[in-house]
Order: sequence, then structure tokens, then C-alpha cells
Amino acid sequence: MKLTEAAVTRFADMFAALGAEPRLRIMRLLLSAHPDGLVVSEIQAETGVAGSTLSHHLEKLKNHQLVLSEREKAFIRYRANVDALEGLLGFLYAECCTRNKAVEPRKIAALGR
Amino acid sequence: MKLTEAAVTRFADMFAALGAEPRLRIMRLLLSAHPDGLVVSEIQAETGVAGSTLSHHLEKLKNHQLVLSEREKAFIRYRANVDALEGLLGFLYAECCTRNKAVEPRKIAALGR
DNA sequence: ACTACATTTCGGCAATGGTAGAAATGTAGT
DNA sequence: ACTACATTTCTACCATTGCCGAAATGTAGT
Repeated sequence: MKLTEAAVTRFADMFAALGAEPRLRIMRLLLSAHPDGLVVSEIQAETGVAGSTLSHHLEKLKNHQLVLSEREKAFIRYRANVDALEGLLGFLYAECCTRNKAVEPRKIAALGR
Repeated sequence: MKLTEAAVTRFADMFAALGAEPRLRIMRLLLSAHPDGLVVSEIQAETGVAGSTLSHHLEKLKNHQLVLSEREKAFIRYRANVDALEGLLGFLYAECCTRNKAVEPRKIAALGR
């Protein structure tokens, strides 16, 4: 269970990366084009955001493993990292309902004092 | 398909709500205690965050439908809104690979690569 | 009504994040 | 080498957000 300590931070960052409208749009765009992906100029044409802004968003998505990129001649192709997405979405439910009926509320409340 | 215009904003906000470490912790805590949920003081005891801070986080989660709350005597009980979560997680993949299945001569020709 | 407790609201501060123009870097074709 | 194009870095600005102590509000028991 100690694994989750660091994991929570990592996954929170991944959720945050998806938590900005332009980036969520980009993510869905890349998913719709999966597994081929798209090059930056294509993404820019569809989203209409400034190049520098787009680059920052892509960098953030990449830093948090949500997308992968590779050079392709003069272009750079981005694609969704579906494995990382699976892990992210699964994380939330990982311990779902594990406490069911296991502990009595009063005892937990009393722990803080 | 233009449903997604407004939806992207809404879901981005939901992802953003999960994109802060304390809130992700709270969310997982509530999920682990699902469907019973927890009252605020219990959440506070486990997370250790200041009461006012916790209240803000819970408010944000609630505003974006990620949690539900109801009064229970002097306490307020929060529980995870699993339906909303389902919708959120499903949203990402909603149009996954849709471009792939569209018949495009160029892509079909390139399949051999 | 008084008291104790649970939770939220208020006020303000420090840090982060989104944005985009301009300049820099990388890549390919001629 | 020169030119055109794709993408990123630099820089700066403005808005948002997380944080918490103190005060206010709500709730129940006596």
C-alpha cells in the first residue's frame, strides 16, 4: 500500500494534465486518430491554438506519459499512450469499496485526537 | 457530434478536479468507503488537511458532480458519485480510433508498413 | 438559552498555469 | 549555402488556484 503514496502524486499530475480544455481536446483528437496519431501542424489546424501554446501543452502531456512522440522527417508525430491511460483510469477504482463494512466510522473519527 | 463542444469543457473541469493531490486522495478515500461514504471529520482525520482547505476541496468535487453529499444530523456525509465517474472515464475513449475505421484510401494503402 | 461540536465562509497571500509573440532551433529541398 | 517550413524555447503577463487561520453558520443535547 506504500506504492500508492508516490503513485497518487503521479496520477494526480496525469489527471491535471487532462484537466485543461485545450489538452483534453488534443487528447481526444489523438485518441480518435489512434494508433496513427497526428503531427503537430495537423493538431494545430484542428485546435486553432497558437503554436507556442500548443507546444507547451504537448510537452506537458508528454512529460506525464499521456502521449508519445517521434520525429518523422521535418514533422513530429504525437500519439496517445493508451497503456498509460489504462493505468490511470484503473487507478481510481483500484481500491473501490474495499472498506465496505470493514470499519466503524466512530473509530476512524476518534483516531484524529 | 457537437454535443462534445460543451461536454469537453465540463469533463475537463472534472479531470481538473481530480488533478490535485489532496482531492485525488479524498476521491480514492471515498471510493474505498463506497457506497457508505464518509463524513467530513473522518476525511479530515485521514488526510490531515486543514478544515477550511478540506471544505474547499469537497466543494469543488461537489460542484463538478464527482461527489454527492447529504446532511446526517450534525455531520455531512460525502460519497463518490460513481455514475459521474463512469461517464467521465468513458468520455475519453468515446471516439477512440474512429478515424481509423473511416475508409480512407491512403491509410488502407499504407497498412502494409 | 447555553454550550459543544461540525462544517463552511471570509480574507488574503504565494505559487502555479495558460496564453501568445518573438526569437531560436531543427530539417529538408534546391 | 540559402530558403522555406515545422516545432520549440524564451519571455512576460494575467488569471486562477491551493492554502490556512479566524470568524461565521448550522446542529444537537441539556
